[in-house]
Amino acid sequence: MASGSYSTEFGGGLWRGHGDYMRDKNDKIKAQLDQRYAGDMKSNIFQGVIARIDGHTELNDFEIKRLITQHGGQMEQYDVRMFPSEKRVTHLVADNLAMGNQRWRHYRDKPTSKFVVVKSSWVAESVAAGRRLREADFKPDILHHQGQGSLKGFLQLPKAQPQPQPPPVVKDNPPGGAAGGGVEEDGSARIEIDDDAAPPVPPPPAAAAAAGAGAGAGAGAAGASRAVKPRPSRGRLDATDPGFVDNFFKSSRLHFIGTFRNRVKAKYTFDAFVPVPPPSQLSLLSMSTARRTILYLHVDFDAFFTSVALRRHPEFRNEPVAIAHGSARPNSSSEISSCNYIARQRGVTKGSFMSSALEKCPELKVLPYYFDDFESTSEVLFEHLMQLSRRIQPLSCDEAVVQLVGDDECADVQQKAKQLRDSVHSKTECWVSIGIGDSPLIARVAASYAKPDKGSSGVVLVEPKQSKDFMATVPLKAIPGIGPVMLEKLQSLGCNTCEDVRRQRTETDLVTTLGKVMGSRVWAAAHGIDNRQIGSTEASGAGTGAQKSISVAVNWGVRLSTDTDLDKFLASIAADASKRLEERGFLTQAVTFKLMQRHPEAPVEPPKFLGHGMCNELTKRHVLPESTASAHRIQMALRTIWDDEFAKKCPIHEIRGLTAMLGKLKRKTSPAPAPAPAPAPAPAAARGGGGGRGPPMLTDLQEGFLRNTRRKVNMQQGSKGAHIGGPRDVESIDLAAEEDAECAPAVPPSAFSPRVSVAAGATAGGSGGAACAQPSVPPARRYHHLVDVYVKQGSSALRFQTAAEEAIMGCETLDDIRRDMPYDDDVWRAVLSLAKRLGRS
DNA sequence: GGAGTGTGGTAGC
DNA sequence: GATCGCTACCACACTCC
Repeated sequence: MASGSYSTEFGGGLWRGHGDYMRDKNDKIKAQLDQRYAGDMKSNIFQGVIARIDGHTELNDFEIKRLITQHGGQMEQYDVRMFPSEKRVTHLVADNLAMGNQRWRHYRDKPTSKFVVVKSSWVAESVAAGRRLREADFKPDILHHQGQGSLKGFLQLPKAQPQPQPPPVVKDNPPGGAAGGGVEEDGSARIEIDDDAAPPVPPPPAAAAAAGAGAGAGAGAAGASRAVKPRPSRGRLDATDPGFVDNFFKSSRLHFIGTFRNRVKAKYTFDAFVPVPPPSQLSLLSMSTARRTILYLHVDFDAFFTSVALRRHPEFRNEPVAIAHGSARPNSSSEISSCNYIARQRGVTKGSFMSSALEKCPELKVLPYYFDDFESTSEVLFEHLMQLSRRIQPLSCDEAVVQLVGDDECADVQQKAKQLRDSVHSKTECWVSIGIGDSPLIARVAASYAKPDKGSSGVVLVEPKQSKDFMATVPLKAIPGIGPVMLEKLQSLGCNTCEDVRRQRTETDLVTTLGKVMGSRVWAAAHGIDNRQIGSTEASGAGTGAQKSISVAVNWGVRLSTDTDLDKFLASIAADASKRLEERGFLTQAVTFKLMQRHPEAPVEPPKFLGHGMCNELTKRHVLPESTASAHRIQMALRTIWDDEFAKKCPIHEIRGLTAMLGKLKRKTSPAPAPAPAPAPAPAAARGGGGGRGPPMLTDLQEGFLRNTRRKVNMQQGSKGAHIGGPRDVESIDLAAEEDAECAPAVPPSAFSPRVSVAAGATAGGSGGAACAQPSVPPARRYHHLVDVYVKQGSSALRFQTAAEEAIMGCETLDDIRRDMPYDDDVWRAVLSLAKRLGRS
């Protein structure tokens, strides 16, 4: 066995029931904590406090435990809600919403509970103050709002106004699956148990049937006394909601993993690996360099997410546990992202649907994501690694390669690895596995042999002279870079292991089948040689240095109906992309739009709830005339690609996801001005004329007019002989705002400039094209806008009439306008009234 | 032949 | 209450000039 973490010391039925087991377990953990901090007692301000951490906390759980224990309090490890008869807990430490609605309501509505709920800042500030501060001053915000039952978390409330056109969703494969009206939710593990709650009552058949049959959200479980609220057809998951993208990324484990490496790189300064040339060049080096000992440690947490989550639920340590969104329901399409080795032994695999995992392991316990804990635990690992060497390549949130150079660093490497392992475990309660070898490849494969399910003690060292023999037995799929497709190609050559490759195939065979690079790489790997540029970061799979692209992808929950929906979604994606550019100090000059379109043979709703299902992918790149970090320019680029390339191929309701990939990155040369808090709108005159500070910004409204102009011009191109393919084709745009006489202006007309020049793109002779003023546009309903667009035409420019009045020619009602005008009703109501006033003739 | 573009594969839980 | 199928890189084929 790899470690005590996976031992069965608590098994064997020694307890009368789960409660006894938990009490015993809890005492044991408390004893461990006492022991850990015993020599470090600082005060008694928390004497009498028995605390439990629940949900998300700003202060990480290690710190809370440390502070409370060091200052005279105790930690309760088990969940008070699961054992309501236990009333020892005096304080529940929780900041945020991770607990779920019912529980917060319970804490809010039944304040007579014997424990108080406090924010984690109560712990820190009490310690700082040297006394126990008043708990009432640290009540979580959500508990202050009596009468406000709903929580504004990720799931936004539905928009108040009905959608103009319901989405053309054919429910030929509803998310509820075949279970329909008869789904029983008992029998599966539920962590969210309400304190003092009545025993769960299965929903009455009628309610359950209603929940399964329509858009109703399964609220039948709320009981007969609670009405099932009708739900808008689009539900509460709406990619056009302003907060959707933000919240989506906050909850996406793949986003967390995908962005982690850059976060770590931004946080720590690592040294580059000492270059090691391929064996063919060794003779060119001086003997001292060639003979220098270099070893690599590949360090990887075991069942990372699960191990971390189990700290908050130690009562499940000896049970099959998985991490996923949602609860353990047999018809759930939630994805299992991680599971412990007990669950793996029972057939649960990461990446599978919850329903399938529960079929294999009905007693599976499902825990939520604790992203902050994952992050803080990773930090502990990296801080430990840096004590060994600063030559570190982070691979993921739970994984890194360390290069040890020279006899000093490489001495007693196995012992150092064991100490590292023990030390990380003592700080995190999670085990790492460590592989050691003379190349990143060998270290990586060795680490996979160090995993708990391989019967290892957690550290596997491959002596350099044994590398070739070691690799002989390795299955090809264990070689980094060989995924399902490459493996299938290799199997078509009759190869499953490195030994097969060695005995049956030449390098030429592999190059022919896998391509030049992969063919050579696999052939070398099979012979124990890592032929990548080991001095580069490529060898660790971490890329070759400077960041080359930034991408923002949302391929879940995307169900759009109208052009307005699409615009809002593109705006959200572009805003996020811009934010990431700013955060990393980059500008982009190439925007690639990847669209996921429902495959013609795919059901309208895939098996995975709001997933993308089987799709066709459309990709198109748009190169901007100059580098930018502006959200509106990115949005414009996306919209241009949509209009020019995708719109004719993909109806909006068939979009299942999209990605904005930003390429041609370059560093901002001038120091960015400190991000100022959103300034109050200043008079346009003060900013007019294009002071040139910061990226140009257009309001949504201005941008919309520009886009509409493009459409109109392009529709007229046959007669006018001009075409706007993108901003580069635009000579200039004049935007004028005029007061709408029907609405009394709240700000005097002098507060805005009546005519502001908006340069778009690299214009002929233009000074960079970025001289862009931001007119102060007061609330839209008080003004209408006039736009003149000059399109480049040889050495001159054509002027196009594109004014608000023209935009609504022929429109009698708001519905007429909505058909293709992606702006708020308020705006168009004002424009319509203006048009009526002018007689539209 | 080189640059640019689109597509596909891979890795992490 | 559901559910959060991302990110960054590399390799290769193809087109265009």
